[in-house]
Amino acid sequence: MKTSAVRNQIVETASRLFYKQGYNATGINQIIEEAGVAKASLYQHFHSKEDLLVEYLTVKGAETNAALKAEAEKFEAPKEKILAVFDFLAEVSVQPEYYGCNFLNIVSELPVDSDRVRGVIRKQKDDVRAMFADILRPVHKEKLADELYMLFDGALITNKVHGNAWPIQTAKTLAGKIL
Amino acid sequence: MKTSAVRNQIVETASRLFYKQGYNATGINQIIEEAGVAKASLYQHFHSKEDLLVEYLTVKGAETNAALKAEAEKFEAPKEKILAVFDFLAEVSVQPEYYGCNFLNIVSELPVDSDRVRGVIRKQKDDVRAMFADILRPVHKEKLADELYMLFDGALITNKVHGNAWPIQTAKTLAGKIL
Amino acid sequence: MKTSAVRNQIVETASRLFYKQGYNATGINQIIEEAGVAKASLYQHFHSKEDLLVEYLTVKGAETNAALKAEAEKFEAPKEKILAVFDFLAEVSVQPEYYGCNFLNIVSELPVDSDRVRGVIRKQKDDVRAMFADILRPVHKEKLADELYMLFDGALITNKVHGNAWPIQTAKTLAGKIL
Amino acid sequence: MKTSAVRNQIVETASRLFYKQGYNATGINQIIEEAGVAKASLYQHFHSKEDLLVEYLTVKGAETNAALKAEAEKFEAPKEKILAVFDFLAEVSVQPEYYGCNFLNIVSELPVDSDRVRGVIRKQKDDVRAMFADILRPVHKEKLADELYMLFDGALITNKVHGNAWPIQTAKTLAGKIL
DNA sequence: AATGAATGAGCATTCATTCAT
DNA sequence: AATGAATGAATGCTCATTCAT
Repeated sequence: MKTSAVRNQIVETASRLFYKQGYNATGINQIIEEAGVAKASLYQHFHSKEDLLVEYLTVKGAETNAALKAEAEKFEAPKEKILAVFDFLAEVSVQPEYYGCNFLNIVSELPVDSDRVRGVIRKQKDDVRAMFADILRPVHKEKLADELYMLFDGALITNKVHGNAWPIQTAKTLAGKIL
Repeated sequence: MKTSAVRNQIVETASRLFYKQGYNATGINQIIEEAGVAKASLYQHFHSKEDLLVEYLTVKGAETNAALKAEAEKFEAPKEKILAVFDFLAEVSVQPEYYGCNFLNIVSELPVDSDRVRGVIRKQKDDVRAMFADILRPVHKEKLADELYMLFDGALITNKVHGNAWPIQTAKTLAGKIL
Repeated sequence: MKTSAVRNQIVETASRLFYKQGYNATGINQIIEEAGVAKASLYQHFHSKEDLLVEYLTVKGAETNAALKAEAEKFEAPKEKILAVFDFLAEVSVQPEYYGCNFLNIVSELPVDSDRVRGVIRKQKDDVRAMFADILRPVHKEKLADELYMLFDGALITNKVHGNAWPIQTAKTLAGKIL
Repeated sequence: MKTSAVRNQIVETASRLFYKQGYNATGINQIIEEAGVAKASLYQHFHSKEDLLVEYLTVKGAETNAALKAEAEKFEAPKEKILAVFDFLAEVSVQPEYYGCNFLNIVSELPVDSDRVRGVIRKQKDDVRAMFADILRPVHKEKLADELYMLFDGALITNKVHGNAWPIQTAKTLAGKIL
């Protein structure tokens, strides 16, 4: 069995803190305190802090993929599907508990040799890229997927830097141009 | 006089380590050890680790602005100037000691309330944006500056995530399209 | 369970050092070294050095109250009880490991805003004052409690300043006069 | 020449801080910063922090002796002179910048082997004791000097502990009784 | 006489991890 | 499955003092 009340508490708390504060800035002590579990309980479920990070990223990756696809599926035409993704970004980014992209936030904190974690992040981003390609394949424009995905991440990081919504609109505009 | 051998050693070493390992993952102890100076000497020149970070970002910001402008000035036509900037990115990003954008690397490590450091980063990015606008003004296309700057940062972060040169080429292609 | 071998070692060692050397002059490093425990073990039991100080003062306060009362109870007459307290002071103050009053020693080291620690000290002193009043109540002389308590502390501090037993005898004499 | 503008600044600042914050809690850095002098200038005038403490205590000792004598000399009768000293204490102790007795505050911070500094403090206290004896000699009551001095210090330390004026009144009352 | 720069040793506190129960 | 206790190593920062100019 992979789930338990304690394990869930740990993952939820760690996810919240890793997202809000960053990975390195979040200590094991804060996690167990806010989760209300014992330190040894955490290490029973996760061999290391990095394992907990991987769990966080994996779970959020699946959630994010599902959310993006759900938005796209609200429309029929490929172009509209794509633009809906950017609209979704715009919507999410103004929510009070939004602190940027879960995955881009972590990537700069990783040690150079952290292939395992970087792999999880890369996979989520490749899923986005693949989603764009899948959407565009029916109209034989799948070659635009890379450009759109780069606009997607550009919008996210620029929004993070400036704390402002304009980059997402700019990305959407640009996406509209090339489609 | 603002310079001294010790101060220079500190800034150089801290810059190298902050860039390669990240800010939080780099300790004061490592900096002083590799710089070969006493701990109190570091704190004579910088009141806190954050001050050292600000110095690093400020210096790199000026250097980066100068380098980008130097590349652009090799050409006459605005479009060529812009594309030269992306070519420069492509060139730099394959160098062995390249670990991504100095500024985007740091931005995700910052506590939410770190306005001072975030301000330095934002300024450097605004300088890039302004540079694009300055280049395009003669041909009355300065409204494209935001889109180009977003492509610029999108290229940098996507390159970081995937450890691959394709995003920079993709960004350049897209830049060419809209110019 | 509130006790453990490690915790006891920490409290005993810290108490000895705080008493002999003072609070500010005693470092955490010396405490853990002489106690033979790891630094993190200390912080498992006490959130801060100040918490350890509070523990020391609280324990010593209880011990001191008990000792003083035990001395007083050796006699029947209120006057004899009171004088017995001063005799006890005289006895204790010539012991080789006597370095003055645990509580008065600390009070001058406290930052002006240290209400918590100062409260512990004040409480112990109020206990002494109350003890004097309790002793004197049967003979309706409880109004002398304040004067006697002030003599008590005067004896302690003057003994500390001069490293000599005379102040305690002088205080006892004066106490005898007013009773 | 023993005086200079810089030296005066140092002594004044150190005195203020040693008094308000205590000796150990006051760092050299804070002194030179608030005094507006260079660190090496401080060490030119005082070989060590302890030397600065001795200077502070010596100067304050002389000032205190003079002030107490000035109060006593306002009256003719020995008893009135003595009571005037306690009235002076009461007056001083309610001033906003009063933090207790300069000398008793320091005595508990001293390492056990600090004979030099302890000697300065002891001298000042002996001066008070001698003053009481001098006042009482004309009426052949100089044997009360020790008791009065002990009341004097008892009033000061008890006032410090409780942050309240009552101990000084109590001491004065007691002094009146025995005179 | 005065100073800015430099230092080794120490400060209180927190890190991620392990172990015995 | 869950825990409280324990740890070695590292954190960012400050200490009083000295040196070269």
